[in-house]
Amino acid sequence: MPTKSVKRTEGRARLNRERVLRTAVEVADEEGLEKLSMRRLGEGLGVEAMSLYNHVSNKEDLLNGMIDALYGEIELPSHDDDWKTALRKRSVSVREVLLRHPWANGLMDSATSPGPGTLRHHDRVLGTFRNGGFSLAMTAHAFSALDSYVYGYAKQERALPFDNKEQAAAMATGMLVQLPASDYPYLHELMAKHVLQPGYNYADEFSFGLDLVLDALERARDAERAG
Amino acid sequence: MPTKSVKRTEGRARLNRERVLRTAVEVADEEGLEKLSMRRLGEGLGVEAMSLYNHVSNKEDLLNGMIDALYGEIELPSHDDDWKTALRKRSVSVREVLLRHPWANGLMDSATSPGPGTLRHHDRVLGTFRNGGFSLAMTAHAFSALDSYVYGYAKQERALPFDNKEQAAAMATGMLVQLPASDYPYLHELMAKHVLQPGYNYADEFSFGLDLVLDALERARDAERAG
DNA sequence: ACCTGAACACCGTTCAAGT
DNA sequence: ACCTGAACACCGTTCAAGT
Repeated sequence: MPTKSVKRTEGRARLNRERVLRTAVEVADEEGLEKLSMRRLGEGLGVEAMSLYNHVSNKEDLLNGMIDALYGEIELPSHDDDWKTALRKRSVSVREVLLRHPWANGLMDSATSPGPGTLRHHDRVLGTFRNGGFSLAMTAHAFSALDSYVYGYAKQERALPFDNKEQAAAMATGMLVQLPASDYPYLHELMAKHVLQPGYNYADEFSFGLDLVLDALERARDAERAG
Repeated sequence: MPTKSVKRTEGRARLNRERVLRTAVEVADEEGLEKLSMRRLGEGLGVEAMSLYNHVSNKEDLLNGMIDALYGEIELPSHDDDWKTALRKRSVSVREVLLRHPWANGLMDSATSPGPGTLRHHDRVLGTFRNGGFSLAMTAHAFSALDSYVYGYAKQERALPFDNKEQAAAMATGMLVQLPASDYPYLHELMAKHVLQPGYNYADEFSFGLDLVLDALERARDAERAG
């Protein structure tokens, strides 16, 4: 009896949307978003650029699909944790995903229509607030405030011109020369007396702000209930 | 006695870096960043694209310069206000500037070296915290948390696929069909019972989160002092 | 149904040549 | 010193043609 043939040209899997998106993410991770052209992506898949148009309608569709695929990597808020713990974990996960795929954050600005992965993620976050005792109006406030902070932090972190502590120290020392105390006294002070001191790590600022926002949201929820 | 001639070809001012940057910002505002090519910019200045390379070293330098120019539009924190008022006003100003130049926020991610306008702005913000009684460590925390929120909010706001309330309502009604309550119950609820209700405006969420962060920073400052 | 080669209308940037 | 024309090595996308 006939079965579906698994034989493909040169053993290469047949092209499909998922494989196109996955390879696109890999190329962007390894070579940067600016190197991700339809021709380069085709090359990575052993195919001509024009074949891609059978699986994505254009480059914008490709980029939207890549973003939606990333939402699948983010840890959804767990039903087993209380709202604050659940959202803390998922916020840490958002940051990790954006560190792993540094090209993604800037792309979200222009991403037009959210895909199913994106919608599912947002739905679960909203549900976590609702089940944590937040009113509908307070949930809207809280969702906006929390995600503004989380994505904004990832953006600031990415804008830093170094990837690790050693580079940061070298960079900061170099910058200090460019930052005369006469022109920029407070930047100079912060660099010399804090950022360049042993033990400082910008990455640690994430937790401070995250707890600041989560604790403040809890207070806002309680104030509304009391009021 | 000879004076400098003011006569220019066709009365056009002589090209210089400032004029190049200003025109580039205008083109990006009016036609979008993706339309801002060296050829298009040259056209806007009545000059061939290649002439621009006498005033910017390449496109990256152009984009960095545009970002730095925008910092000049942001209202610096005033010395006459208390720290919270001063930073509230400047945060509102940041958001207004990013609404006026929607292409800028995404660009800041990749902006490599900060220009003098950027440094001056950051120095004044840091100084406002310091003079408001924040320790050096708490100033680093506060600076990171506040700007993460402000830039993150602008980013979320920009990601919304509509520009005003009417469009938002039309869009949301259309989306509601795409958001079956069975798949996305909380998104559905938020849309139907809150976002689509008369009087709701996403723009209002900015103030809530901004005050949330500023008030929380004040508490953190006071807790550190007391501790 | 899926893939391709050639073509179109663009890019950023270089370089030698003009003034 | 500043501006330009031609050229190079790229883009995203279309379309008719192949299988």
